[in-house]
Amino acid sequence: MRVLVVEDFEVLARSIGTGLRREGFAVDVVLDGNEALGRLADTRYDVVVLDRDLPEVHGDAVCRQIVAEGSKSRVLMLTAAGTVKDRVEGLGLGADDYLPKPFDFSELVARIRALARRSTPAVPPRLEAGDVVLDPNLHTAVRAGRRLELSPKEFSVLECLLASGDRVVSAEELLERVWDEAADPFTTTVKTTIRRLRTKLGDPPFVHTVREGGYRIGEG
Amino acid sequence: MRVLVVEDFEVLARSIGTGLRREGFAVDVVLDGNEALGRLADTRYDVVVLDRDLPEVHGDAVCRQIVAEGSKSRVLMLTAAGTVKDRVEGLGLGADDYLPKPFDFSELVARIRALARRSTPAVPPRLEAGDVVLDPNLHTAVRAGRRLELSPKEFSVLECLLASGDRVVSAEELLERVWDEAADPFTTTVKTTIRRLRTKLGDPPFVHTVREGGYRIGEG
DNA sequence: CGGGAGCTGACACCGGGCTGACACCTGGTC
DNA sequence: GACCAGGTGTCAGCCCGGTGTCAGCTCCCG
Repeated sequence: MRVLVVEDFEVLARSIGTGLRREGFAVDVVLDGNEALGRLADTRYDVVVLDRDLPEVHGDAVCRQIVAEGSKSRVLMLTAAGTVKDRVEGLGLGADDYLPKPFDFSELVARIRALARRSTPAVPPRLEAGDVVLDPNLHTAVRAGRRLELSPKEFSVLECLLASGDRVVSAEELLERVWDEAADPFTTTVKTTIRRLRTKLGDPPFVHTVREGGYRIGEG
Repeated sequence: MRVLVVEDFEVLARSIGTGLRREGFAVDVVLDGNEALGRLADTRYDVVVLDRDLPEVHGDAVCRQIVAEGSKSRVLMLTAAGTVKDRVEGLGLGADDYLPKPFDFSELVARIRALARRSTPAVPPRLEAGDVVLDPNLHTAVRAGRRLELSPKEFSVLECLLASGDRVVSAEELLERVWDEAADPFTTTVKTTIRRLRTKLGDPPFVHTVREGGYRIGEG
């Protein structure tokens, strides 16, 4: 769970940072909007805690940028203004939530958790389907009691398929969710990875192809 | 954008309902928790606006139920209590957001939009007619419990027919909607595809011909 | 710093099923 | 029974997805 804290008041910024780390988040802290944009460009955060009043690049601008990029990050905007008008404005910019200052630290944590839950829709501690069990925490995958030695990409693909239940997942979607960077649309890597995954999963076939559609898991 | 409003105070419930409809949402209103659970069981909502203080089944219980079912619906909890403790509790239950009463209507709308923006786009969950059920997500088609193995074109044609209800769909329209590109007007491919689809659908006949008109589905 | 092992992704090739054209048949209507 | 819209049988081409392989990369270990 990666969190980026953008807050120019240094004492507050550090305090939020250490507090969130104590709660088990992976936290980066930056002090202005430019730095924030730099970090966002090369790291994928689940939640961005964003002060609205920032020097140089305003919080609103950072927020718009995040939304414009179609980033998966959720934005929790910190705002000094408590009037309804300001609150609505913040949400209108694309923030997912706001928190008026001064705020209670426990509420900040609760809200980050609530946002994060949406970001990765309820990843349960274990994913399973049929005789396949996958534990994202332990990073283990098991089929019919037999432990599978999967490479990182293979593991992520399987995780993504399991998390989608029996829905059909297109190659483009896998590319976006597992390979995250803007990938070459003509890449054949999904095909190759699926193939290797199938080999390791063995019989009976577990990953099925939907022509023109994508992949779907299940015994059927 | 489907929204379910759960609020026992009838005047408020109706007022929220009409207000949201004016904003372009498809709104259903129910007055207690039991009704809410009933609706949730057979309809897929993008957002549930949920009063916390409900008679019979408490809002917290409804919320827990929604989360437990792994539903894709986002929950916006309305709560009379404004203390930090209550707010945190609500989020802890799995609500995605809360709004303390009394609230400004424009803020309710802004929050619903914020919740809905990144919620999974509402794809028609299932199409069905007679004993035929088709699920675009799972990419499955079933007749009388028997799974049909359809090719992409066959699937699209059936999808198009089901989506049109019992209306007659002309060959030209199918050509346009399934084969999208400006196709050769003298092509016989629709005919051929309909034929193969009929074969797979089996008896009794499900796709009927309207002479000089097109095709229509139904048991009749 | 050098080497090896495993992961990754590109490329070439293969096979099967989907597709759509054509020729012919059927059945309803006048 | 003649006409013709629509159904059927069949076949060739092709496109999609699977497979084999190789080279580059990274990471680890000595």
